[in-house]
Amino acid sequence: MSRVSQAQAEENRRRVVDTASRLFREQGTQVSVADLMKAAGLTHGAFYKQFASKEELVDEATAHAFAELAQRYAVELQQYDGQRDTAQRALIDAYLSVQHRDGAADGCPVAALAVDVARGGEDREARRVYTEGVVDFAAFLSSAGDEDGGEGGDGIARLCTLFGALVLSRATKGSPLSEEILTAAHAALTEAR
Amino acid sequence: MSRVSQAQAEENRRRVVDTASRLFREQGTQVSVADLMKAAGLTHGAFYKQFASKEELVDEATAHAFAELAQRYAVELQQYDGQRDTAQRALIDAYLSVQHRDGAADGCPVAALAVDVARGGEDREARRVYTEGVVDFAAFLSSAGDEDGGEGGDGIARLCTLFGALVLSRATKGSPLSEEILTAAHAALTEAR
DNA sequence: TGTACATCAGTGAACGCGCGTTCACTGATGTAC
DNA sequence: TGTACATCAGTGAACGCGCGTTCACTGATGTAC
Repeated sequence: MSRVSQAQAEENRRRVVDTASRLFREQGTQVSVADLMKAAGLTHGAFYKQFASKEELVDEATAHAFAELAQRYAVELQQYDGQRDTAQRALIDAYLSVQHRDGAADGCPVAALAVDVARGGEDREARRVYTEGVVDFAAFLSSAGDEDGGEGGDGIARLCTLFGALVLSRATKGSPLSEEILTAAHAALTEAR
Repeated sequence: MSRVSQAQAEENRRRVVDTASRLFREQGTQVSVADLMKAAGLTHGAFYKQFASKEELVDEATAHAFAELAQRYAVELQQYDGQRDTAQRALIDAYLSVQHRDGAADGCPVAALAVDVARGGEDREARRVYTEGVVDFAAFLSSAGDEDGGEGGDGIARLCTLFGALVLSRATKGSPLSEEILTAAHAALTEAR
């Protein structure tokens, strides 16, 4: 192919980040550069024309996944036109679905990247972005009426249940317990509010 | 060293499994055979005299970690002499402590191995053992008075919160949020029962 | 109980392989005139 | 607008390295007499 237009090159770069954000969520950040580039329709050699290192891509792909997530519940909120409770209910339904359990690639980065972020260094950009994403998500889930969500502890606890259920149901997939986890957490989160 | 007594060989094998169960919980199952054997005080070559493959050790170390966990809350229950609520309270305190967050090697295998189990095949022995461990743990956490714990959904939901909080606080370690997660989940699990 | 020998747990060098990364090369793109 | 040339995104072979695994070797252990 040799040289390619600037516009094409930028689009290729975006595609690599997007592909990485999906593949990392699905299989973890140890997906190889070669596999990644192949999935994006390029060869591995081109990688270092766009990124200084794999670490840089991991950070960028993490940020990309969180930007997508933030946009998703902005849309969700708008769709329900400020009806926080209804929007939360809709998100919980989708979050604890079998489709979300089986579709990590398009799913929540908080759940998909938790362990990779935990194993990466504390000074990594990915962790900063991750932590910020957790704060925002917890604020969205809190019962307090407004955006910054009062003391927020309640939103955090709800996020723990939501997140924990999804990760556990993925780890136990193949056993009936996997589905039981989703329904048990759903019941706990939607009853008695 | 060359040949070693049968008793010594058996002890060495046990030590490798024990070391692996701690290292895998701390750093994940991608810890190398060489590092593992070095940590157990042996050289990598000896590994294949005791195990058919690394996979076999992963399965065995997972089972070992869960056996330890099961024994721990058997002791806990006995210590509180059947006072289920008190025993649960003590476990929740310890589970959501900073020491547990920072000491994954000696900590809960449900939290430490979730992602490695999820990424391993569904037909792996490690997943069977893991799923069984989750069932037992949920039963212990359920509010219903007795061992098999009624319908158990309540114990499962509580486990999701407990587990989710620990994993999230590990992923956000370094930010104040990490501690906030532990206290928020603790409050949610101990209030209003 | 003492001697002769087979066994086999542990050693350390070596294997093929896939990883992240580098590099000489290509040739269409972008620019200078 | 057309021509000449420098640029640089993408290619694919190659790099050093660490991985899981194998193997020839060692020598104390366990066994047979």
